Amino acid sequence: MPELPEVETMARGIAGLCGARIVAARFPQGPCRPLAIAPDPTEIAARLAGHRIVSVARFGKRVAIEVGGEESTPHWLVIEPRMTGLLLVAEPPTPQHVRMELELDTGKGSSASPRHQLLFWDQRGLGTIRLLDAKGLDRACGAAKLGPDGLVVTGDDLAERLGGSKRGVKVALLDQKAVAGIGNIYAAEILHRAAIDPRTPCDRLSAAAWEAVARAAREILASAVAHEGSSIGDELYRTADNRKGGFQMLHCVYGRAGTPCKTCGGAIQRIVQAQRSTFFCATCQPRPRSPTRRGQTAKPRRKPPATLVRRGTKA
DNA sequence: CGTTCAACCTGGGCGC
DNA sequence: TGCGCCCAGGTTGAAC
Repeated sequence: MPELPEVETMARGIAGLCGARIVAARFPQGPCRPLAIAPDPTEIAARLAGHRIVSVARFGKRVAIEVGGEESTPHWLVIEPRMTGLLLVAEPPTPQHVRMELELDTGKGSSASPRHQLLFWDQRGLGTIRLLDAKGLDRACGAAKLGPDGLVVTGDDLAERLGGSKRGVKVALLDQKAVAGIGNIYAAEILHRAAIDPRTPCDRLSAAAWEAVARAAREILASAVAHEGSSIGDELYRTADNRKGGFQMLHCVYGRAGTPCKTCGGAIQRIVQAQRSTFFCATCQPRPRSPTRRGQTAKPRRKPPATLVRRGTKA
């Protein structure tokens, strides 16, 4: 669920809490095993209490909540939602998966909304919560860890970081050190828009192709942010105030195996790359032409461009 | 070194 | 109805 657009939506959804004072921080130890929390819950709670939320930022798929007091050094509460984590100001889907609860005083505690809270809810418990100083923040979210953000990535960025790789381009786009924020859903959508076969080895892509990938990434991610992310199927993902995202309606390939491509009508294919599903349209995203550069005899091309009898693949 | 893979978890859906 | 298996938006560190 949470890739760049969803995490950005979460961050925007809690930005209104800037200035609020943290009255208390709780890390419920329910029947579910606790997720990774560092330092330990007791210490985080002690260090958060009484401080204010100063700012909210996103680094790739992480949210960094800056907290500080008047005379204390700033710290950042860095939250990684991973697969099922959500930042909520609304009531949680289930009480037992609430991993963190910040009780807040916004100063505007009118009778209309007497109680303010910020929750981290995580069904599978793969998410993480860390309280870091400036150095720790840089280690966790700095340039050594995360590449350029997907909303602003350029063709040159991608070519420089991935151009020499033999990995399939879809697998490579999931590498957060190459470009930050792209996950399994948006990697598929981006390559469909760029009209590139997800299995294409990175070192076969031209500068123009990287430019197309980067442009598609910026456009798809910006559109997904505008639609507040994707809520698919099990409808786990919600905005901070408990609304579904809307971008799933605009998915062209993800989760659509066997259904007609919105562009050409051909059947969307599902394959597995690096243990994860990849969706694409074999017609709109053709395999790249064999690089018949000088001195290299053209390999025996695959024969039949003739009548392609594309059978609808069943799942 | 680059790349692959199992592991971390819960829960929904499916086939038997 | 129940059981076992497979699947899922991500990341890490060990193993090739």
